[in-house]
Amino acid sequence: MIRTRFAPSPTGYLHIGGARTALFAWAYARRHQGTFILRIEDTDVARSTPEAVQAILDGMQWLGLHPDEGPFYQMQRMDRYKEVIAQMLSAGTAYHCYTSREALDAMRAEQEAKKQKPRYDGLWRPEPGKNLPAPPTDVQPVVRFRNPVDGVVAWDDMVKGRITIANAELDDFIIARADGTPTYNFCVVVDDWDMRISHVIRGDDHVNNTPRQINVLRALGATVPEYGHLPMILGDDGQKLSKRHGAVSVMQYDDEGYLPEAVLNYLARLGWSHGDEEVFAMEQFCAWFEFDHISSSAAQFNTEKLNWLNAHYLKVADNARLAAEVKRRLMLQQVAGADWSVLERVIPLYKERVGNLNELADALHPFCVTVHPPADLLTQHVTAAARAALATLFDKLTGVADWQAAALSLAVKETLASHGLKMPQVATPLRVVLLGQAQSPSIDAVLEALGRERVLERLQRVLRPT
RNA sequence: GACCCUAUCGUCUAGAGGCCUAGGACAAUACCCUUUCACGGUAUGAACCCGGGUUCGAAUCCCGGUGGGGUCGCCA
Repeated sequence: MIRTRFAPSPTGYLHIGGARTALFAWAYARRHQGTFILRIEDTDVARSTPEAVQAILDGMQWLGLHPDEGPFYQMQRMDRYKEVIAQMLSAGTAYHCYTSREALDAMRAEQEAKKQKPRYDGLWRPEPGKNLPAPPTDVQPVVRFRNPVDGVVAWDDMVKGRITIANAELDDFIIARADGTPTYNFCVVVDDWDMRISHVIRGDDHVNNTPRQINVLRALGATVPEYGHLPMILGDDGQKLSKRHGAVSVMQYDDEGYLPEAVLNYLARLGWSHGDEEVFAMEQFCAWFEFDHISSSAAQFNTEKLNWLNAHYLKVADNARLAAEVKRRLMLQQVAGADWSVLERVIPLYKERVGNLNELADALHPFCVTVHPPADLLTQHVTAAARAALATLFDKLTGVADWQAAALSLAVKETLASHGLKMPQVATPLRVVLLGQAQSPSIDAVLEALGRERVLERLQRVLRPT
């Protein structure tokens, strides 16, 4: 039974790197009819916030990455961690260390000055035949894991292959603070064990934690899961993503008019491939997804390719859904007095032309509200000649019985003929009058979509200003 | 500094020793389509980090360099 998990710490929003980690863990579970678990690692009380928890939940909801189990919260599992720590203390796989924080800091500074790898000196580590100092009364001890000193820890990483690290490189790391609260590397181990996680899928910034966690797992007599460390995602400029630099919330992609399926498709293809396949739905992705085609080096985020995918998914999206999105966005802009009824009819004209939902909303805006063409456009395009032609067109349109593109096109062409004009000489001023802008889809389609009433009303307002 | 990971067009990648004159996609450029702006179509340019090996043969395997990244907290 495959059981994967996504385990973010709620110290900020869900960003693109976390989203991809979640996506791959989710897809792997889906692929093998397994279970995808969400676990919130909130043991850093000072930095964790309920808002961040909600932001992560919102982000996953938006992407459609629904957990099969959870969310579980580490803060609610404190008793369990303390229980395991007590067991390890009595089993001798962990011990109390009375070296103070200050002494540790001093030791580290000294080692760094000598260009050595900073590490704990093992003063309080029990050894056969070793006499430990008498515990000071003024220091609350921390609990350290008694890491093996010899040999190596090795595992076959699902993405990077075999990784070997010498135990000599590993410290006796702290598993419980002086106040008794457990630390990250320890909670993860207990959780992965208790939750029977079969495949730990996470960012490769965790590679160095893995040997420690494996050692604890072994000390506990637990089964060691499979590990897969995903390479990180770099910003558009090749720099590391950080809160300060380019790491934006996945919800910001919603704000910027991206469709979740476009973001998902893009993320799936970033660092993973299936031959030449570029455009695919999540169902297809889950059917294909395996670890043997994940690249092992970092990938640079490319907004332009995301834009291309977004434009593609916009083209194939359902009109009613797009209409709802456009309405939501225009209402957010406090657009007043709008008539939303035209939306669904106009969307087919525009969804193939725009790159995102905000552009779509901007394009559809003039269809829903009374337009006031900018003076400079009127001056430039609605010349005396154009005005005369528009007047003729107005009369012809009044007589159009069947308000369809074919009949409307005919009316426009007859107008051209009677005035000796070319299409752009009438179409452009007409666009300015109807929509307040010089560009639009084919003019007959615009006339049809806008509807007789609006067309005549807008023309009349310019031709016979009151 | 130590340890770990990593290296194919600008970017994401295909590539499992001969199918490679290195393929696809985004982006770029040109042309076509056109009722404006887009969409779309066609075409073009663009890469195996360097040096040694192994082999009849290396983008692919090995070693070394260099570049990039990560980690070395009573953070996660």
